[in-house]
Amino acid sequence: MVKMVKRASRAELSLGRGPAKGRARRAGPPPANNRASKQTIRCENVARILEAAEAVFATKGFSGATTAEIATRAGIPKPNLHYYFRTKQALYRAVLDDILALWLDATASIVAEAEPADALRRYIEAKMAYSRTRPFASKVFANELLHGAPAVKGFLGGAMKRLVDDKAKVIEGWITAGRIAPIDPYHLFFVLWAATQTYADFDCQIAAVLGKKKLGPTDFDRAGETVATLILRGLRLKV
Amino acid sequence: MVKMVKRASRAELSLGRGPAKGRARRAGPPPANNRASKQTIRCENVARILEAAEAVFATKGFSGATTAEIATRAGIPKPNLHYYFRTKQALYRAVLDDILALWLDATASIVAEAEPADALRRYIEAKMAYSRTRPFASKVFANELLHGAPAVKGFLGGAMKRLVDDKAKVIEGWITAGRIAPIDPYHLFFVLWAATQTYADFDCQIAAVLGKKKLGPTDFDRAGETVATLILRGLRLKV
DNA sequence: GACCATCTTGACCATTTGGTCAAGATAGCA
DNA sequence: TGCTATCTTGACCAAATGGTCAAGATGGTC
Repeated sequence: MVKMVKRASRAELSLGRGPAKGRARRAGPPPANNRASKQTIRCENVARILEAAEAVFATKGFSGATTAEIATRAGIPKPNLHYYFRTKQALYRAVLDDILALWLDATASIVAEAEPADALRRYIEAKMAYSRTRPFASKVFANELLHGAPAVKGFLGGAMKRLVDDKAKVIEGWITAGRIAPIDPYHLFFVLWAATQTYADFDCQIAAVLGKKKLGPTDFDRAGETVATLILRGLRLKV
Repeated sequence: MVKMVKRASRAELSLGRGPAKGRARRAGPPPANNRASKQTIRCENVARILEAAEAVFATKGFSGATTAEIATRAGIPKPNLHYYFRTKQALYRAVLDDILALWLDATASIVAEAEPADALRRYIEAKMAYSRTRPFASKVFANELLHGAPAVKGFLGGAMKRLVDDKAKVIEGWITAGRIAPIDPYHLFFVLWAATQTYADFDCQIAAVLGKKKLGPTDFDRAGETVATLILRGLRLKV
């Protein structure tokens, strides 16, 4: 329920010119040898392309990214990239699909039974870890939103809205039970997202203001600590 | 000291092919008639182009924006745009210069003598107002940061860093004086920026999650109230 | 080994787009 | 009324880029 699109089906959607039609890629025993089987080739190439694409889309934006650069970064010729992903748009969608799944996962800790302080702290940690370890993913998503979310509007108003509605109810429950101070649950989430993702999306600004070349693990630790402190105190919880 | 570049000098930097060299545009008496003088023409056209460019850069990004679209939106032919701004890059820089000035202004309320709660609340209001009234500006800036700030890296590590160093000292003073609870002043600012700008930069996400078509004034009010509440409580201040 | 589906790649093309040019229009001034 | 500097614009160009093609290579299977 959390994973939007499974890897296999995502790849399926973006298949190239002559991919296995029908019920190819059966679940049967994998080829005995561990050398490049057809299946492995496709998997590896798709993965390599997606990784390269995420990086290039993150740093250049959709329009600024060129399929040539993505192909080079993936270590393959451009026509080969277009074999796996017919169009730049399709490749972009595939990259986004990966990211959306990630995005939803982080809320796992927000459940009614949890201790609010623990749950929120864990959520902040998770989002902050995501900013540290997957900055490109965060940037691609940010870029998409910045330009009006043409490709993920449906997701935002659908799966994401439902998830947040859900989690907002949990927060409201905590408020009603007097476990945290009153706050608008939706805007609480918006602030949490903003405060954590800013360290991925706008890292260069933060680094520059801190007088560093790049953000290091200690910066992220300190950031997470600060955000958690502000939020927990902001909800009148023991820090 | 707050305004980075004054309008006049900014225009100067981006002059087109054959603009008044030397000490043109003297401060002397303006042309008697209030009809289109040469000076007025330039001013109006530059302003119209900058406005159009801000909107297009905001919605399309730098690479996605075309000078043709900007020109159309400004109501002039493309070569005319290139007469005032030699290159797309120069136009982009001019748009950014405008934005950077705006950016710095908002911190005015953060001064040692102020009441922390008032000062912070006012700062949040100011940033939130900026998100509501100048969403395009915020988005252009966000986009620039997202892509590594190629055009404003100098500003970030220079004027902005100095300003924040300054304001961080004010915050530290408040902490030392026991007027607010301890917090990392830099990260406090990062959270404040993120929490307020998110309403401009990622408005479509917030609107979608709230189940609205667009964010209205009441949404911004509620957002500002929530952010202020969280932050003030987070610093153990009376809300 | 032969046949097929999948994968690879150099060469190529149509479109988009930033930017130019040169001729003409317009304001300001003596 | 000329004369100059500034402004305007249709036509045009070179480069970049998304995407295609067709021929060849490679793994899988009988």
